[in-house]
Amino acid sequence: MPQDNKGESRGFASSKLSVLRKHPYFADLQPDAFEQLCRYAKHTTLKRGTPIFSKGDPPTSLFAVISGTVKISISSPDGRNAILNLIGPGEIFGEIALLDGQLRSADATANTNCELFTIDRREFVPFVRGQPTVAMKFIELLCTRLRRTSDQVEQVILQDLPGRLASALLRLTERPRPTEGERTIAITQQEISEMVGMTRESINKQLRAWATRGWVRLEHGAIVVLKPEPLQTLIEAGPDGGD
Amino acid sequence: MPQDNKGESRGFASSKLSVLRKHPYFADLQPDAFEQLCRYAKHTTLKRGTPIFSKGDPPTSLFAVISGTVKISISSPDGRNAILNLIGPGEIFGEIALLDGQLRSADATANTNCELFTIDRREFVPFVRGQPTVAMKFIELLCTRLRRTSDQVEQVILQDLPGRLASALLRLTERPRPTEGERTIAITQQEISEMVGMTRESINKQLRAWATRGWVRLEHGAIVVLKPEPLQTLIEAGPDGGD
DNA sequence: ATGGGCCTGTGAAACACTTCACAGGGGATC
DNA sequence: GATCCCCTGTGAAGTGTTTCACAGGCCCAT
Repeated sequence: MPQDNKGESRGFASSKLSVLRKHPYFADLQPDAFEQLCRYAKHTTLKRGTPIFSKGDPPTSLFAVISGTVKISISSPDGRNAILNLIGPGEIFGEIALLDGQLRSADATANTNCELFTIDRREFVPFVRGQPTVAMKFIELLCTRLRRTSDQVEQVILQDLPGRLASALLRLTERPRPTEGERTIAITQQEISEMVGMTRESINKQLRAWATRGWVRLEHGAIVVLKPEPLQTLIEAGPDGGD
Repeated sequence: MPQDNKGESRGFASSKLSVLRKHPYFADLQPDAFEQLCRYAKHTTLKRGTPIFSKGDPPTSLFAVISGTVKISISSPDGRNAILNLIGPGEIFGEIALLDGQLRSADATANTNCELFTIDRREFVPFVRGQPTVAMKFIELLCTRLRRTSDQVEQVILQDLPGRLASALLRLTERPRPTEGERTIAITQQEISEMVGMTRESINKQLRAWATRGWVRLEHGAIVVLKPEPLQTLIEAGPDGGD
């Protein structure tokens, strides 16, 4: 796991930390607990494509994303692979293996150039054990994750391609973005296909069909959701809800 | 939510509680914490098919299964439904909505006649907050759940029907059973189909194919896994691993 | 600036799974 | 112990999605 620490961990970091402070996970965390967490944090920058950890690794750190996105994925022996989650600014990842002491259950890769904070296991685990309020915060975090993941199972089982694709698009527009009202998702069709578990070609044809209706606009490496409402109703209607 | 309390909550319950005590979740819990948990528990019996809670309900209790199984499922507007989990003796369920204070995100139903312990929200939440060791225990539980659910997403995305079915069967044989070495799963083909997200007919044909090879034996309302190994290798080979 | 690699776009053929339709059987309930 | 409902079993037709094959375009890196 590459550690690109530039020795600039202290002091200047406070500006970067505001990204975290704004996020729901940390917003109502007690100030002193947050301070202590920050003191443990090491700053790291990674180039696009850099592996962060792999399935089967013993966990060493907890990560928080400052800028860029991180891809959580797994790959099957026959070359196919599935994207389980995309982690954006203000979010944390890699906490499960730390909290339960098991091995990493998926791969993490820098999906774009990105800045991370890392917190070492030897400092993180005692910190959680010692601060009940922080432990409760992580329980909340895990519950949120569990609900999201269960939703994913639900959708993959119950919905057909249009439904799954619509769900994925709406889920991706929900994450906090720089400019308000913008519904541009920076993602390739290949990546979306690996998130919903269908082929790139099928995804492309469905997106194109929606583009002609003006529901979405397709750009190079990005998708702009113009009309979320019809997509939402399509999900609620379930399979056979009229293409 | 039916409360079938027979007023036999105290005293006699200790025999029933041993079912819980044996389970990994509680085995290494501190004796006094376990004692206190037991004092909160109310005994309940439910008939097969009885709804326990529904999606959207405000949570009132945590549940632990003494005997029988409970089905966690969700249903789509068009009548299809998906089984997310089957909870057996010694396991607990319904903790997420309690821990994060959100509404129930799925339905729970008594899948067979069953005995439950229920713990009221007003006693449970302060209990977790007050006992850091219990909070850590729940963090572990949530991590386990999260890994299992992520596995499910992975399998639904990466595997085809035979792979998914094999995964489901092996997962079901792993749960603790009364007699050691027994690999009989008490489940209907309809239920399995709702767990893996394929039709009953397709499931039946695949099971039948495996039955002729001697990998499984089909009974009325049950499946006996005779040879887990070929099923396991089938999963590892991925789609096109030779039917 | 100019390759070269990733990303998008598209059609035809193949196929896995669904849908539909129906028949027999087991076990619970009255 | 008769009845009814659910569970199992199975074939034929239909279809959504994959697979394969290829073309063009954008962007990054050298």
